[in-house]
Amino acid sequence: MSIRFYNTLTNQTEEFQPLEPGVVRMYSCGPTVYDFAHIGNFRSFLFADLIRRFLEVMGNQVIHVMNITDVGHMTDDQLADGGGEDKMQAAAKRLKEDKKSGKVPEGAIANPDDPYQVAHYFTQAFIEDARKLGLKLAFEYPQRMPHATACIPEMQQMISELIQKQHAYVGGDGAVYFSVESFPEYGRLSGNTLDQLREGSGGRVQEADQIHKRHPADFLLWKPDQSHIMKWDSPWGTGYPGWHIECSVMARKLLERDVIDIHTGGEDLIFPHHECEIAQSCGANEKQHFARFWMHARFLMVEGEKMSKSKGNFFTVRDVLQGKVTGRPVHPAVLRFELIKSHYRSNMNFTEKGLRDSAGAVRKLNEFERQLSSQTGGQAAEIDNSHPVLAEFLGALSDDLNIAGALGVLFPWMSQPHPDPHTALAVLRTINRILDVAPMEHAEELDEEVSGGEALDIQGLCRGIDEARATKDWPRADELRKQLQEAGYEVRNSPEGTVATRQLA
RNA sequence: GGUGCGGUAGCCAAGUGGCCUAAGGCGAUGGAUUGCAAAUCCAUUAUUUCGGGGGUUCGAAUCCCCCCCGCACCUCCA
Repeated sequence: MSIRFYNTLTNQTEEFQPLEPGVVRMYSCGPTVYDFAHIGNFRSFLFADLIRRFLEVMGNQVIHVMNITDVGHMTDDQLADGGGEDKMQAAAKRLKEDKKSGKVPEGAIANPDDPYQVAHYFTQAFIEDARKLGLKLAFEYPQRMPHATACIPEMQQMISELIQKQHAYVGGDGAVYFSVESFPEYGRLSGNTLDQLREGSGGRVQEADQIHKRHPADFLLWKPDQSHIMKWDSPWGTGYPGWHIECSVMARKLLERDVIDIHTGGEDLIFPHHECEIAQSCGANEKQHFARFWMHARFLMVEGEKMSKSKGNFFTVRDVLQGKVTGRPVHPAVLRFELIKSHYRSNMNFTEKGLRDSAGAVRKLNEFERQLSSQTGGQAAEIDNSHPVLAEFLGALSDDLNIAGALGVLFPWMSQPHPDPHTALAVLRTINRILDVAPMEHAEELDEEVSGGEALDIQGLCRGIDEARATKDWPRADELRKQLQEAGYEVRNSPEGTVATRQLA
């Protein structure tokens, strides 16, 4: 079964094969840690997770690396003068306000003016969110998730290489710039070739910011700046690294190769970020390619609109899990499913209805798993990927991660009779290694968290319903059921009596 | 203006030349079940139709041309 992925570099779907058979080296652009991650961020991260899990089930070892951007970049970093406000400082300001208003728990962060503490605070929050949502990589933190600030020497090393190889120069302002004219391939990924960039620049590029650069598209590698909140010594003065260099460096350092198999990110990173990464890596490593496959997730919309703080449709992961969308807590598996269930190359529309639909799907999958587990005592048969259901499921995913096609195999199969539950369980478990919702790999500790501190006596109420029904006291039974439902439980009858389970969303 | 992706039922969405009188999910409707519900199961739910118009072909949602519409990037953004 051949795997085909859409490659942004060539604008077509191509057969995927890792350079080293059986080992996939993959890099994903990770979060900036100036704030909590939002669901759009996670759509992109979970897309990478889906690729990884799929490739693993297909028999590959996947070495997956994702950076944590904790360098305090400027809001207008692209400008030659590095103008704007430092993002880490902006975060500090917010944190101080949140601390006053009690939004930040006591002791979570001692000194918001220390950018490293700000970064640490939001890094911890990110890892926590990521683990809840089943991002496999988050369980490999920190080995596979390097901090940019821990790789400054390697960045300086690569900048030196680029200067040496005539791909970079020190501008009139003392900053180091990459010379895009030294790299004829610049523009290949995004289609934004140099002449087109010039045409499209309109009035946006300000002359004053350009005088130190040889070409308007030349981008910053190192900015000497004594006043910057995070700064390091370098041969080009004390300052901070440019926005793009960290990814080139960390990919090379942690994947231990000049050429990697897959690089992922959100579609907005195609230009300029990934274009610049390619220029840096290929320039420094003197190789034809940086990543052989570039894969990009399209943006997530919320109720049909682009998510933005000003529109009030901006949701962090914790907002959603805590019930800001649905009015009640949402199980992480539901959010995970919602964010992976649509194709990565189409705009996904995040809606309240979609979230509820996902809750139904996740509940169905989990009940199916429980039923098979109890029938088999948890003993799954030995099977391989040639099982017809798996073959069809994986076949769909092999076609550029056609998740909808794959789910179109899974759901009808679930409702068929399963004369051999041991085999069925094995199939489901294999599928779940990719989906990770039925149950989530790390669900037990999460469930405990959810059910902790419960005020209602769930068991007691269920028994009460059974007793009332036994004496045909219908008003009483209905009243108790209503209590449970209002507390966020689904109530249903079973041969063993009334059962209440927490609503998933 | 440049570059790229997309437009399939009430909604989400698969299908890229004949097995399509178009998968799957949600919803809806009818039925079984239930004290009533929920869950579950069964049935029905695009029948000159796949954004619009031309064309190629024995045959097109699928290929070609033109047009319309949406989204994204070209400036910080996953």
